[in-house]
Amino acid sequence: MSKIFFENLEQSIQNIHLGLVVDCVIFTFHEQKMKVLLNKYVLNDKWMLPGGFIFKDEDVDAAAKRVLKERTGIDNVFLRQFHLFGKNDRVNIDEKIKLMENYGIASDKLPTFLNRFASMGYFSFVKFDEVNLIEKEDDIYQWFDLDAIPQLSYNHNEIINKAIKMIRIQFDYLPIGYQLLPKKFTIVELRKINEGILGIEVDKRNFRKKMLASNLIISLNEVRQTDPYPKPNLYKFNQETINELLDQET
Amino acid sequence: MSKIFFENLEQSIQNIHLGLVVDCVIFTFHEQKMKVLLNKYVLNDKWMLPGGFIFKDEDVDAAAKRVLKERTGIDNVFLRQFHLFGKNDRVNIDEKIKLMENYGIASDKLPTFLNRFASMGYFSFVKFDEVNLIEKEDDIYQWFDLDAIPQLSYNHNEIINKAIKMIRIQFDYLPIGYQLLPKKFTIVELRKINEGILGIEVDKRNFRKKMLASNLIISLNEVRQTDPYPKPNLYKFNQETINELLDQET
DNA sequence: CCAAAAGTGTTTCCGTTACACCCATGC
DNA sequence: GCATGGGTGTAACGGAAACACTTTTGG
Repeated sequence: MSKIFFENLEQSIQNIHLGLVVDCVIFTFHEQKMKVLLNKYVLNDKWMLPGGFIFKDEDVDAAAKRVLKERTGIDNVFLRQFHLFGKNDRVNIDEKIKLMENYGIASDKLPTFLNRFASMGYFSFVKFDEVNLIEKEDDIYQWFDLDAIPQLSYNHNEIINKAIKMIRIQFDYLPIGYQLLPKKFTIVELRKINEGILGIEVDKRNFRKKMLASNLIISLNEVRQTDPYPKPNLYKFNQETINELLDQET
Repeated sequence: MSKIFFENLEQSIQNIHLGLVVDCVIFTFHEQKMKVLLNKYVLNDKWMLPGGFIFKDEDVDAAAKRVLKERTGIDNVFLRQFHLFGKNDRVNIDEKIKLMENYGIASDKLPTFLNRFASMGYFSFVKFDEVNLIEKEDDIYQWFDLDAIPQLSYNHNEIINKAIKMIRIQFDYLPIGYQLLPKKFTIVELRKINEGILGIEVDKRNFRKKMLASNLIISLNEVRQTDPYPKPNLYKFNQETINELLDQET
């Protein structure tokens, strides 16, 4: 719901699939911490999840992909449905009306548009280095630490919490580290991701042992020279194991 | 989409949430086998999943509950979202048009209705004894063995397969047996459910040991007199453990 | 007398957990 | 000289897997 959308509201609405939108909880990992991408319209005072409409002729999953690409520049992204938020909730509609009024649009103009929209929640993991946050004049983006999410618009705090819950439930089936880390990474980074998602501390010796015993990662016998002292060993993922995971899951 | 719905199509359509429907994969357990409930309109030649529209002012989850209650008579049912099927697929629309024509309705009458509807998939587990299949003149219901599902309308075979995949992924978090079995049950029944869902055979000694070690079930020290020889011991679920499971999951 | 179905124990194996010190650098 | 942060090994425990025979009724 950006400026352009509202300026052509009556026309815009002809091209969208009614009754359903997508919202994306986009995770990344940077400086040893899990982060979530949030979005703010200049005319709105609260942050919110990146989301958007579905075009009439567009697959719903494709709409989520498009939203993600529009925001991060990343194609070919890892994206999974986790929950449909389908409460018939006045609060969301009221917030929408307020936003429209901020844009100077009479709220009684388009009754169809003011019906409830259900929101399909997607989570995604992206590599921090590959992201190019694409900002427009009235539309800004920022990464927030997972443990420092502000109060968001609509029910978006609930959506993030639910995403994390669903990720934990599916944890063993998701190639999370693979999506978040660059080609070469350290075991400590992998452990920090696990800790960030699961919300617990993990014994570092046991974690290392477990990772090496699984055939998920392969040592490159190479240390990262850019680090100060103890220069950490680098690993890569075992593509075969990752592919097996991805196959199972589909 | 029953007869009454079509007879009042123009009016019916005023009251429904556009763009989204629900489809339910309802599992039960009977005679040692997992079964799925299917539905057939007399005017249609293929079986399909029970499903339905969402009313304008109705929560999406509530619509799924209502659909389930209308078909099985069961209130207060265990029901979980598992996937949104949102392909922009001509085939579904063509099947819908065909069905409308069977009801004698011109297919170009209501363009809104012929737009793509995304379908939210729910799975559910119900106790066979509590079900009262509610049939109408043009609308019949039948339980099918999980390993003998016929070819269904729309993409409904795909929906069932996905439901099973998602149940397997969440298996440890779902109180499946608890939903499917009566108050008193045998360990063999519980094992058959596991085998049915996971699609594998399970060693009966190990399974028994595991169940007794978990505090999921409690022996009633009582055998089922109605069985022939070896009269099996009866167990009940430990309500506390079940409640913990249900809490985690929400 | 034999087919059917529930019940029963032991051993092996492997993954999980708990736990404390070393080392070289940069400040 | 000390704070930082990655790396290292062992022992105890517990859950998972493999595996075969007994029992009695009903036909």
